[in-house]
Amino acid sequence: MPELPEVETMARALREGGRGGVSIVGKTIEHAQILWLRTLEEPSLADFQSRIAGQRVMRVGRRGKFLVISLERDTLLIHLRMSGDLRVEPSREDSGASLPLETHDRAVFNFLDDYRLVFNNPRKFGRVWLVSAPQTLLGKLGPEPLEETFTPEVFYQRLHSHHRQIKALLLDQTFIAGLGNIYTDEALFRAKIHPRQPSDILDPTRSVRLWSSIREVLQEGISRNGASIDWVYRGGDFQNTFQVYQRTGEPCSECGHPIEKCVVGQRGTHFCPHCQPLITQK
DNA sequence: CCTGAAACCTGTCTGC
DNA sequence: TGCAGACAGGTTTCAG
Repeated sequence: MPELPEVETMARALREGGRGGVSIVGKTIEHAQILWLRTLEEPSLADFQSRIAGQRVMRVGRRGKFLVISLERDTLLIHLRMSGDLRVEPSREDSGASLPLETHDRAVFNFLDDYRLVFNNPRKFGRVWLVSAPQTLLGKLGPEPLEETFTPEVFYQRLHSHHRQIKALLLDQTFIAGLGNIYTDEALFRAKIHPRQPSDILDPTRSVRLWSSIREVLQEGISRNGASIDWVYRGGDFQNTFQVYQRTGEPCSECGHPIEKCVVGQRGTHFCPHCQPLITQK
């Protein structure tokens, strides 16, 4: 479920606490449990448990949709995929009895101070890695859209080095890191670009417009603590500003034409056919 | 290189 | 009320 703004919101909560949350920075992992074995991508369960025990959390960050938890000797990477969520909570009652876990909890990181970080993941797509060289994984990702080095020129060049449907390209994490289905649809709407637009047909004007829209949508998402949709609520309210996502049939906020839904790259895609015309020639 | 389909999973919602 | 089917904020793998 989560895209860049939601993962960023979680990273900040784990790092800084706040809004009732508890920071995990400085806490030492006593032991970890994997409740659904396939949650652990790397290393083996035995290596994972012996290596992670006793390591202190030094930093919490984000790269694309990966949560990056730097430990003393290793890096813990967490990807929430479609339905993952994280929470920090006390692991015991005052009496000392351990608190029960929830139905879809898949991994638990128990700290020495009787707090725990719990990875809840109904659809079991989420994954965890404990690695010494995170760049092996993170290095495959495309640029961070909010970093200064991600300039309109860089974006234009990258767009023109492919001939692909723009939506599919934006969802490709090796092209640009962090965009998912919601923010892609919203960014394309703001830029007035059709989701099937071939990437190398975009002229400099449209390319810059898309570059700005991507950054705007992500920044707004972060400032609203992400979006809460379906049955998953974690405090964000970006969903209240959606202009096309999940608004099929409703009037476009710009022209009143009904929002349409189609499928691009196997993903439900929402757009305004009037505001977002398909341009097939330069 | 690009596209679409299937697979990995469970829960929810819609329509008959 | 019950059940089948579609669909869901993601990614990988494979065939054409």
